[in-house]
Amino acid sequence: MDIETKFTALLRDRNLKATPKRLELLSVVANYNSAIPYSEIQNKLHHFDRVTLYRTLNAMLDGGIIHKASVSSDEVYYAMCREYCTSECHNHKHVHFKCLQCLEVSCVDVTNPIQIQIPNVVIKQVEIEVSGVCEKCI
Amino acid sequence: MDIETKFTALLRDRNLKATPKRLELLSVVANYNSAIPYSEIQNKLHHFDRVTLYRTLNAMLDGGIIHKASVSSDEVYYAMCREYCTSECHNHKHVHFKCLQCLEVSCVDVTNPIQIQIPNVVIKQVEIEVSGVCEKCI
DNA sequence: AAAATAAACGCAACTATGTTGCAATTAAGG
DNA sequence: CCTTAATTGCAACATAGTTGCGTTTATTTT
Repeated sequence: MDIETKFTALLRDRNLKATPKRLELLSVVANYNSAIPYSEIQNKLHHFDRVTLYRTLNAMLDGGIIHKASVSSDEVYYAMCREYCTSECHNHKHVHFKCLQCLEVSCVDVTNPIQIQIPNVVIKQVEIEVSGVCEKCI
Repeated sequence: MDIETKFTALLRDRNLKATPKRLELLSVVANYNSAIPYSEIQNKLHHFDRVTLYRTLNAMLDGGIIHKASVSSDEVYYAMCREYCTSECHNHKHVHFKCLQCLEVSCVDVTNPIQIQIPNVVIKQVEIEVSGVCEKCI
């Protein structure tokens, strides 16, 4: 099964039409080596109407196909979901790491599972944003 | 030492002039029972010029007097820094918890220190954003 | 206590993203 | 191929981010 067919299946599974724009957006996000900044998506898809990009991204987020990977309220980054996510539940088991030097953001699996406990509180979701210097920039 | 004197000292320590506006902003942030949403700051300080609020907030963030406490790219929340922070290093040992019901955001100390390790990477900062249901809303 | 100075402030202006409505277009199923 | 419901583009509006500049003010110096 080629990549385009895979994206089409992914979309149809979420009751989203597999339009050329959506397939194009997905290939842009998926082919980026790390989490892709919003501005970079815009660059690559400058022929998209601004609102279309906005709505397409929202549809993908809603469908649990991509997720946001922002670190400390900077520009928003996007990445493909690896696990099966839904609108309500983006349950990633990874952390987001941003290199302060090259500004690259990536999804990193953590070996030791992080256990966070807060008394008298029901925890639904935990997002961990790590920043520092990546291997290439040390 | 009363609170206003304390804020004045806090500002001067960072080479920031202790102006009425800055003291007012600090008292608004400090008197809020949890992390205060940006919109709430605006409400309470509607007599501030928009740019002044923007610049004042930035100065406080820069000086390590307040910090952002956003959870998942929603509205930005602000809270007083408890530790001694600087522009480069906001080293909080707490996590940010957002109740999905009442939308209140608070800084929570975690008893068990979170140890995150990523191979071949220098970690400078870790932000943990937790969302769920708070005690009052259960 | 008054003057000097460097910072803070308000205003105008511009940029960018978020968001909605509506008409035109198009994907998907029969 | 035709129907229909979803998607797209355009226009329009809202709000936050950001900069420059002239005026005001907090703090220092005389």
